[in-house]
Amino acid sequence: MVMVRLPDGNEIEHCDGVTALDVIREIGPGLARAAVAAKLDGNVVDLTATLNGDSVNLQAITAADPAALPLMRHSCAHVMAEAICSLWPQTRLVYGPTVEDGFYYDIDLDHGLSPADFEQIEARMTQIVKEDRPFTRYELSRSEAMTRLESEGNPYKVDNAERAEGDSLSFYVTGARDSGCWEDLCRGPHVPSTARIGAFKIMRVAGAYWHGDASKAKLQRVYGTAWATKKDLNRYLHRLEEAKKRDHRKIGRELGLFAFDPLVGSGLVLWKPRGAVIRYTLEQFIRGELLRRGYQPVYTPQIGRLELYRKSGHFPYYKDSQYPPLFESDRARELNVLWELAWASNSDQAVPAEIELFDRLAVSHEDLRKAGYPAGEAVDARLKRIGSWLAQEDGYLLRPMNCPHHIQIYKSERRSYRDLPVRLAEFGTVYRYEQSGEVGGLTRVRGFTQDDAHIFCTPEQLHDEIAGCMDEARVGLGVVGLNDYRVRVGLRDETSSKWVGTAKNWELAQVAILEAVRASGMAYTEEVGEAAFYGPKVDFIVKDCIGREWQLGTVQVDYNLPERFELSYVGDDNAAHRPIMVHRAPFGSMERFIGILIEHFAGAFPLWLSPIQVTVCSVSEKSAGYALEVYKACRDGGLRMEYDTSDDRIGAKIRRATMMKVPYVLVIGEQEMSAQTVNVRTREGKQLGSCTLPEFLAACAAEIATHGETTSAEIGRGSAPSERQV
RNA sequence: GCCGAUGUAGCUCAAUGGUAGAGCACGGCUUUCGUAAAGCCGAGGUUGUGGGUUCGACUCCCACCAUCGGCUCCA
Repeated sequence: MVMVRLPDGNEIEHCDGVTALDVIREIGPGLARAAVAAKLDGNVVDLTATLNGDSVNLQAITAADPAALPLMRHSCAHVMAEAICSLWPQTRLVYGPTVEDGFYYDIDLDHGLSPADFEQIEARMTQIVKEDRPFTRYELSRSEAMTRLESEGNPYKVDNAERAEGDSLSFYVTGARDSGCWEDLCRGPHVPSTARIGAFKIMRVAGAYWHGDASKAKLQRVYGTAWATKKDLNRYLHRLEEAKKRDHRKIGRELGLFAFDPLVGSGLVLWKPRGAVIRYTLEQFIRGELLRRGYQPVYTPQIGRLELYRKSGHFPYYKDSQYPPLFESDRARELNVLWELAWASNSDQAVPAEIELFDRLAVSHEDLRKAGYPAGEAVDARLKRIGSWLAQEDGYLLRPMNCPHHIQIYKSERRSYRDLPVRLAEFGTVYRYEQSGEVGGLTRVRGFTQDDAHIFCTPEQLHDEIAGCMDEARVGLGVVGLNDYRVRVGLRDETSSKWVGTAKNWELAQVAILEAVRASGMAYTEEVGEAAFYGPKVDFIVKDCIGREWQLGTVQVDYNLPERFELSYVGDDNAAHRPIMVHRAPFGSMERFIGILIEHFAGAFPLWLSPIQVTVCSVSEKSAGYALEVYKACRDGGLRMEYDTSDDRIGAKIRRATMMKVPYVLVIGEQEMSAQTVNVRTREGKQLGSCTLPEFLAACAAEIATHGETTSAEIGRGSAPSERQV
């Protein structure tokens, strides 16, 4: 016997082997009709699951339950897969999970699916749903299941089965068992029948790799969404439409903030005046913070010798995402290829391609011929030799990051422990040749400016420095009200070979960063494998309007570059010590940060950041002169102004300014002219009434100085519209 | 880089292989108006670029460029 405990506290005794549905039916036939699954001791299971053991907590899950949605979506994925298989029988299924707001199914199919096929697939799905076929679960022992899957010749499913845990594997038939209906290896659970699937829609098809590995098979990933009701689906689709309206690419064009031009290059931002002023204002804000926190501004070039980046390890480690180096001569270019070949060989013996290239070079270059190639020497020796030939004609790299330059500034003088921490800050523009499929908007670009700084400190200072950087990011994000972010601590994956430096230093860095993050009191997640290649990091991650996550601010601890560049300071013991570096950029890049900011505000920037802060609109020709006076006075007062004295009606002028998201419109008519006031209207459509120009300027100044903590409510505290004489 | 889609006036979108069109924006004129769109007229295009098929291509085919959605990558 099993004692079944219900959510209301009631207990019912049942025979072993009773199903969840049996119990629910006993509670009430209405509930049984509404139920799509059950929760047994917190685990979601099929309604047909049997109850065993001494006692169990049971809860019915109805379609209205939030837990029902993923379940139903997964069932919908099965129906979609069946539909695709029936239309293209050669389809081989791979993997079909539930994701946020929907599901997808990876398939291997020679016919490339396109949106034109969606209608057909959806029609077939609708038919399957209408057939009201039960999802029937059955289990096979692992060996039986494997034998069967192998005989079906679908390597993906065999792989899935191999990865599944447990002694037996479950299958789901969309229909009665042995009915010949479509079935799939699946852990479940599912809704009771296809008729319980609500409103669905196939959204898109995209490429994907098996196991996410670019060297593996290319698959097609078909995305769908499913909701309990048609109304919910429509609400979701509407939500997507609304999100699109906030898209920074759209708003950026509409408000004239920035542009891209194929002639300039993909992923290279042209900041137009109205966008540039946002960036300029943010940079001014950051500069103030930097000085207050003891940073020293520096300027360094946007280009550097290739040798610099060989030393830092960035070249050729990140070669594929760098713009190609600039070489003065073909010889230098070829010698660099030779260097890369030797580097890649990483062996004590030159590889044939290496020797072949050298021999070819030696034909036309006597000095090389004389010197000969040290083919039998260790790779470091060969690299050094090639480096010596390259020294006089080294190539240059458009800088992919700022740290090497800042390191060289650190190295330009002898440092004492009394000087530390040294904090060097620069809005450093860097160039990275991002993969073509990745470039888009302001969030992923090929040239961008980091609000970068590098801190060189002693081990004793490290904790406080990291904590200070965390605080900078917190304050920076807070000042623009960007509080919906998550904090990720990226740690090293010890099984990967992608890291430089010693295990000991990694351990020190990871401990330091975790201690500082814990001390900050911020919630965070630890993610193994998300470290930078030279050290662990803390990232501040936000989502854009269509749900994609972007890393903004970052704090990275680095023991490795100081080693590579042999950095030192003189300690109080008069001996040389190695400083530790902290890389930090609280906003990440100005481009990405502003992109996210545009979406965060939907283009309606707070007054201090607004490209145009106030537009002066004349009611008619009679007040145009006074409107211009007001405009000039405001501009003299430091506000970013526009005026509109065109012969349109006042409504049209207000509409234009409002659509450009200008925070305040000053309506200037004959009344204002005679009273020497301004009439204030917000972009939200509120009429704040009239006040004098000095009053308005003072209110704006206060709103700007406090970054919006005092608001428009302070402005126009003269007569309210209702009290005004008209 | 990979898979798929898209590319027509500044913007948003039309146009069976048969003379490229609309709204908004823009320019001119009329109008001088009180809180989200006054009226009339006008200009605006080698249909992303380059090839091909065809008597004829915005339309069909190929390549490249760019954009969009994913995958992979992200110092």
